[in-house]
Amino acid sequence: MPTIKDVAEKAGVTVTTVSRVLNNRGYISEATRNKVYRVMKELDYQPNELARSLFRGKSNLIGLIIPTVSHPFFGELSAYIEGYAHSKGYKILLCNSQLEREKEIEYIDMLKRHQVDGIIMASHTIEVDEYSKVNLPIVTFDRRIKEKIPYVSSDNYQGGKLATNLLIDKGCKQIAHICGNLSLDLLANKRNEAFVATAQERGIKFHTVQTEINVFETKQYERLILELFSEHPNLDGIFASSDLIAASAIKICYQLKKEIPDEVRIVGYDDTNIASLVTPQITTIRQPIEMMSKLAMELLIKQMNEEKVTVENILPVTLQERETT
Amino acid sequence: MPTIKDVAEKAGVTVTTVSRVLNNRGYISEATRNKVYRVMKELDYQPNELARSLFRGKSNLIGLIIPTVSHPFFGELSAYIEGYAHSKGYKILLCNSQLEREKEIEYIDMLKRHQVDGIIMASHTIEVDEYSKVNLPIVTFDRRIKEKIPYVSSDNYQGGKLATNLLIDKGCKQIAHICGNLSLDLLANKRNEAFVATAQERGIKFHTVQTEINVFETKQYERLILELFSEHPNLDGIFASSDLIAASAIKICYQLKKEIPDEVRIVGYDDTNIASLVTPQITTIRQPIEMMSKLAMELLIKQMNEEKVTVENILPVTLQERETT
DNA sequence: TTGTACGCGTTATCAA
DNA sequence: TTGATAACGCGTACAA
Repeated sequence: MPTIKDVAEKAGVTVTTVSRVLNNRGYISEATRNKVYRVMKELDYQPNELARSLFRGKSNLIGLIIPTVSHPFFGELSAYIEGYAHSKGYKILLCNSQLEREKEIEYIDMLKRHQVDGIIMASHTIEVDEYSKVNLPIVTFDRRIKEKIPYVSSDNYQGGKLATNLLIDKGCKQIAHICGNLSLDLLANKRNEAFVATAQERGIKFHTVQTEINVFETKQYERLILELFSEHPNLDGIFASSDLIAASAIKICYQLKKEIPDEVRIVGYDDTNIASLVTPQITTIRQPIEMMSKLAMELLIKQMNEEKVTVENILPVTLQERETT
Repeated sequence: MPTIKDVAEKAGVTVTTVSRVLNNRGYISEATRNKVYRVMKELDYQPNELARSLFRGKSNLIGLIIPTVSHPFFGELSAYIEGYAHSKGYKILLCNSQLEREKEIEYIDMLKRHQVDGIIMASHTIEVDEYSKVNLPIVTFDRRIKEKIPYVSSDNYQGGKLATNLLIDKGCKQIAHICGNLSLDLLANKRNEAFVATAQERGIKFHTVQTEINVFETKQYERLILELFSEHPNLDGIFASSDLIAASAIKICYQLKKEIPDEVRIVGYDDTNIASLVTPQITTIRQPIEMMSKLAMELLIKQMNEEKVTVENILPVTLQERETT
């Protein structure tokens, strides 16, 4: 790879001059400017961003920590985030934590060593204390860390309420919420609060089932749902806290020959692409993933520019009624 | 962020000494070693990888260019690749090309500027010539560029053959292949070659439908499949070149009240997570995504170490029979 | 066992 | 309008 020095020599000028035409700074005669440009083309010169970043104290790198990009929600989130980042001149370092505490910590350290300008954190197994060590702009998804760290989320309580009310309105008498592990300190837990409150308020029998920390094993979902039905054969409504879980529920109902939506109604969450793709199409609570991604990037960039940011950023959810209710 | 200089001063030694304990080079007394370690902890010192990379001429960064991480196949691929990269000390710069030519080129330049040690290329809209400009280790997914660039793929011809034969064996009389755009120079096109050859050989009526370049629009799939059935109402077998397309086919059959697998049989491709998640579960051709990811990383690392690599790396596919046939 | 000095590729300051 | 030089943070000869 040619360096600025090679360009300078070949063009018969000094590196200063080359740097000037590169960055459009100061006065340069048209003649030398053209000569330098020509040599840059000839050599296919690309400025070394490592050296630039080192000098400037800014890398234009952003770390993205998620459980895994193979989960539809995080895959879609990552795609949007990368897109917005790219349009703002930032690059994404991808980190799949698998929801393992050690990995999250290790990744954070790695990102700091690589001088990222900020971190988007959407995996939350580490303790709140760990965040104080990160002296970097952070934006969090779905978790409130402390007063200062801005977080992006959607209205989880409202989502839980919409889902639960819909099931009851449709005539369900005994409902269950299958959600992530409640020991993780996530705003998503508000879905279950809403579920419980709504069911109690309306006098409907209800159950909550938590998945294990490790999110992505669909086999696990299937086992849990199978157990749920064997314990509660009259269950007629399921609020699944992701479209993936909802799809698993559909599968089990099919196995148990329970008609959807006649015998069992199901509401999913997220409205990822699969929700409207599977058969029957999943009634779900839509999170505005694209808006959330955009907002996260904006909040991060504002912090990098030392502008003020609002800490709480909760976007509205909407009910997407389809075929499972 | 504290630098090596800060550590040196606080520990009462020079930067050389700190660098030595950091990299375990040369002789150091236990006393100073411990002192330096202690100061590093106190200051929460993290070595600046930008500076290290600049000095070493090696960034430990790898660029990953895919159409979009929100597509299940590429999401799973990315997750595996990032995992293997991480275990080998490499970090992934994520690039979603959206299958746009300009973006691919732009991303390649960006990656070069950032001094990545190699590129994994799984998005293929650019011309073969463009690759000669990339003087970097590359591994390609599913495309043969020229003699020298190693590529990872699975046995597409065999996959097409397995799928087509299965449909015919099960009794289909008129079949269609819905595949990606054949104008892209991909090894995946061999699936269609196999489809055509097998159908002709066995004397079965067949059709090929290509999607538009822009891969991910499931609405597009649905429209195409709807058109397909309206033109060929007696169609009773579909070979879908991804599980996503297969899911769309299921959806349309459901709309048209065609029973699966009695009236229409469907075979998907990839065996991504959704294949066994949806209802009915998709019979599909399994690509060994995990092995392919691992192999790609290994091939890349070998190139970086200037070891010899085999150019053609084709892994076997397997038929996963499920409920759509 | 530890320190001095230089270079990695770039940009900004100051001089010419 | 252009050039020489220091600095960004780090690692390694070479010297002490």
